[in-house]
Amino acid sequence: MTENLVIVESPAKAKTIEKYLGKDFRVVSSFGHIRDLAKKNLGIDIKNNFSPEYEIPKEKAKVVAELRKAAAESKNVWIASDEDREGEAIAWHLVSVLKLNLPTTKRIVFHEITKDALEKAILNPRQVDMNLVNSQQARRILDRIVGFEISPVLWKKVQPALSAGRVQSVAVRLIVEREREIIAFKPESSFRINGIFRTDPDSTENNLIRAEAGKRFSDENDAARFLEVCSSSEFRVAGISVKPGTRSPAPPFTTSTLQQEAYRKLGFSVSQTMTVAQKLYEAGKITYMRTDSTNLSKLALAKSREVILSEFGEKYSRTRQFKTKSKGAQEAHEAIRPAYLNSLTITGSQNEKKLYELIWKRTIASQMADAEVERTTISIAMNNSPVIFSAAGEVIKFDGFLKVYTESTDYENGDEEKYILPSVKKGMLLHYVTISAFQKYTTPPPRYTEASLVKKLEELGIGRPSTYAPTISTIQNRGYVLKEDRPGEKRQLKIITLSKGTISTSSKTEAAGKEKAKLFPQDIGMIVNDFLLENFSEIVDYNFTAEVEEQFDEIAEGRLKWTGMLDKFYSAFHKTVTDTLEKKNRKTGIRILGVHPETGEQVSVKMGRFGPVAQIGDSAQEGKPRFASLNRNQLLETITLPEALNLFRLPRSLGIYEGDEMVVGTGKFGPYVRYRNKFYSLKKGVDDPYSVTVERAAAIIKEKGENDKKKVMKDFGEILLLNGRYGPYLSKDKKNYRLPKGIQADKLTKEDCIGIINESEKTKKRTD
DNA sequence: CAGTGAGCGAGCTTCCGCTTGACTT
Repeated sequence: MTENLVIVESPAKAKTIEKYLGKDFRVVSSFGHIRDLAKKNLGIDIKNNFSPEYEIPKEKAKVVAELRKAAAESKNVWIASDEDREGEAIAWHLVSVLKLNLPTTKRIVFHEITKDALEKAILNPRQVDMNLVNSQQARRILDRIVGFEISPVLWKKVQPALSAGRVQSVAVRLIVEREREIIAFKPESSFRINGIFRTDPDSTENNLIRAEAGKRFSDENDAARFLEVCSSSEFRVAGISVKPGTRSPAPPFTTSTLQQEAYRKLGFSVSQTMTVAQKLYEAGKITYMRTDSTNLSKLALAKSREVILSEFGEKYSRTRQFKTKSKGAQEAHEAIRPAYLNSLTITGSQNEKKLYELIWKRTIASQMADAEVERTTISIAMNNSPVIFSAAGEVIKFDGFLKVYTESTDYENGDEEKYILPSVKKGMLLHYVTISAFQKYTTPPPRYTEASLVKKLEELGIGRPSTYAPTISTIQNRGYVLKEDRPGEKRQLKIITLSKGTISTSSKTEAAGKEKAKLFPQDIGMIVNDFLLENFSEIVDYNFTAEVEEQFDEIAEGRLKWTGMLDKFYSAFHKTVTDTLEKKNRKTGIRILGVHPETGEQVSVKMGRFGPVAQIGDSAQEGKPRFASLNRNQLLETITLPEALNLFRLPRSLGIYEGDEMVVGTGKFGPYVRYRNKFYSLKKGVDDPYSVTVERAAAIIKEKGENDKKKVMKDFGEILLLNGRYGPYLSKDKKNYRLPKGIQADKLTKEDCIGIINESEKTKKRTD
């Protein structure tokens, strides 16, 4: 018999707490929620006051059995789940599943894991707060109702297996609306005038002043004319202003800001960041990684100060406590910080080291002094034009926190680099080195990255630290959005330069719209979004979550009845569901593009059974309509008649290579050449299926053949030993088998291979 | 790996938020 059993949510937390509590306490973990609404059906008896049907999921059965046993063996049970809505619900489910006594079960909470905090918590147990539990039940049931009533409407009216939800549908909406802004955007070009000046015309020293003219020119000829004016002008310093300023460090990391910075500084995806952070947490190297709090414990503040004093000195230290700003924050944990602030580095994988260092720097910097800067602006006047050039420079007088860490921004602009300006006096004569007019296009609003989407969702108070990464996976898994790179389109930029009295013109190419790992909406995402906006505008409203959150708060405070709140929501919502099912037509995103120039048949595009498709002819007319799939990166919304007609040119016969026909087409994985019943992919960004030549196609086929030969290390007839991306492996009957560790691939015999394959098949069956 | 788009219909799909492994490649 144990004297005391403490139940927490996370096993790593259980381990650390056990160390502090001593022999009389056994600490175990519930691994999060132990019960949920029934998986099948709605799991809610709506007519019976929204009575929930809870069940223990299969994968939780073992944990629950162990918890039951532990509880039975203990005199006192202490429930120490997190101090928020979800944590309180976990506590209540534990009480009912473990058949504990609600009024006497000791509910305790703590925000930092120190001996002091734990002892204080143990001395102040309370009861499970049923108001807070009920606010969680309302949240859970509302989400289930929204998801499980709208999704089937989509299956009927749009396509099977789609989904909608309070969080995911807003995430998709953000991406779709941004894309439409980009589609509607018309870039405009203008010429900016940049001059490089120096004080002494003969000096070769690097004390240059880079200044921009206060006027831009939309017309190239006007820009050139201005440079002519410049060539005969005198330039003098018209004014100098020096202003002191300060810069302050960013708060310590929350889940959302960690995901953003790890993406910007380390190139991690949102889910990669969470996997690496989980490893660090389990190893006891950082505090909990799913948090919305920027709070640091007193201990962490003191330790940070100690580290800063010894590393950088007194004047670099400034203890700060940050207030959490984000909407709906529940602050059950600390900010994400190193568990031991005096460890600057750790052992572990490269990614673990990198992420840890980022967390260390951010935490330490947040406790350091402001940086002091001096911003200097020099204005330069001309004697034959009212245009003023101005140069901005920044000098860091005291680096403060910048010694350790600078926060990145999403869209870093090289143009805004700060220079140190040489010292000049008012009225001083300046000499230009070059003055250039650079053509520049305005850019559309940026597409979302995973990280910037998380940032936006957090600002709207939608989603929680534990769901940002899964939500991003969901909207990609459903096919609503796709994360991809785009090469962009080449665009010429003109540069007109005045140098030593003569004007010359040159040009530079840029890839307009080049994108890396951005979220692009897909047709099905746009169709579903529009359908939801038309029929369920309340649910996809950016304020919906904030509004229901207010009501959940009222429930938590005991000012609102949870069943009443749900009833009010449901009666209006359910009517919308039935009305939509009854009255609305299927939504296919159909667009009539026009008529075929030769046959006069109708040409249209729509979402077909297997994806977006262009169609010539109408099933109402005679003859079967013809179909062609749209290419990736074409949208139903923007495709034109000629582009649609062009799709019907494929597949086409290309010609003969060594006696057999080559056919070019475009399939699920992009453009290909088919030759002797085998597919050869055309090179992305290099080959175009409409214009690829016979010679080029033959070269692709030949090259692939040679590569395949290189791949084969040994050929045992039906079994092949192949060299793959991850090293050698076996292939038989189109199935691949991994080699056991430590085997020398080049010494394998056919018998060895058969043995490996049989062994692998056996273990596979066991796990089935 | 890639090509498809007649029509019918059984049975399936689906939410958010709290936690980790157990999987395969």
